[in-house]
Amino acid sequence: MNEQQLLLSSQICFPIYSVSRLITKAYKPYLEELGITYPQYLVLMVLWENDKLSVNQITEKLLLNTNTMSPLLKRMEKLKLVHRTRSKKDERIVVIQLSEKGKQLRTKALPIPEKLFEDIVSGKIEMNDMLKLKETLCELMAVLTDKNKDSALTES
Amino acid sequence: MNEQQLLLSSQICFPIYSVSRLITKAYKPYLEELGITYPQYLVLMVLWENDKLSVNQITEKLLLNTNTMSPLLKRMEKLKLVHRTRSKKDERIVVIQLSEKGKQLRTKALPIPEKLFEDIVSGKIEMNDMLKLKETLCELMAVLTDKNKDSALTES
DNA sequence: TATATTTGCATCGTGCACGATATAAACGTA
DNA sequence: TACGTTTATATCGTGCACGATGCAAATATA
Repeated sequence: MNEQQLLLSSQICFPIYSVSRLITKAYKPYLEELGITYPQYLVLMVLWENDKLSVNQITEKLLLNTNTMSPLLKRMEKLKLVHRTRSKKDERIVVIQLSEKGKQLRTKALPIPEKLFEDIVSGKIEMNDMLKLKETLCELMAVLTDKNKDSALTES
Repeated sequence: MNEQQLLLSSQICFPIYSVSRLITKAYKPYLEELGITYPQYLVLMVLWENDKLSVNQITEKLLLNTNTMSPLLKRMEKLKLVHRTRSKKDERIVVIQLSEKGKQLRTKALPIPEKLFEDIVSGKIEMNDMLKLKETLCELMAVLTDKNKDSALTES
């Protein structure tokens, strides 16, 4: 067993963990202007793309569980960003719908991706490297979500 | 302003956020055997590399703040992983030192990086892509930490 | 030496994440 | 139709993260 592998500097996982937190922090000033957090921004992006989704449909798109999503959506309801209503066809399903305020936030959010891209890349990092980064991360995402399904199957 | 940029699929930030969480989840079964969490594992890795560090020195290596680190270290003390003692030279400084249990966990942790690498990559992802991923992430980490310093300076 | 400032750490409050568990509606089956 | 199972969501407990704030020790400055 290679002893060097236990060095912090050898591990891929620490940079991912750190960069994830640093990027959330980079978003913060822009999202604070809208009065929302990063996970709330993710939910809004999903709804801006496709309104009236069930809790489950949102969790699937964001790879989160209901025990994270339920309280998150309740906070968003309290902030008047979304409406939560039980489906009449199936009383188990809670339908999440954008409020007027939630819809209008979209316009304010439009410039954020570009601003953030400028903040992060800012000439020091090649565009190609960022595209390659995203590509590999998405491959990893696919592998890791499949892994989760596998272990869920073998456990049952 | 490009409307497409607000699509979840267009953003680099969501894959980083998701992969970070998925990787922490991939670590979980191995770390549970040691009775520790991922952030606790990071602290241990720092200490295995260099024991007897101040709280501040650990936070700098992990890019975390004391308000995250203090409770984390207290939990690790409760788990008998580390000792926390005030420095006699400078009473403000709390020195963190591995306990015997903390030192011995290192042996058990040695195979983890390799196992995780097998779990994650598992033939589907090129080794070169992983190296490139890490390289770009470390560049991003450097840019984003510099950004943090900049904003700290301009605020004061 | 007295006072102001800085430094190192801790505490508080809030919002995620997530495993474990609960609950009610819908469904399947004898 | 009764009853076991599945499905969709929610609740609980614990552990991060992190901004804001507090506090005591060390240091700088008048």
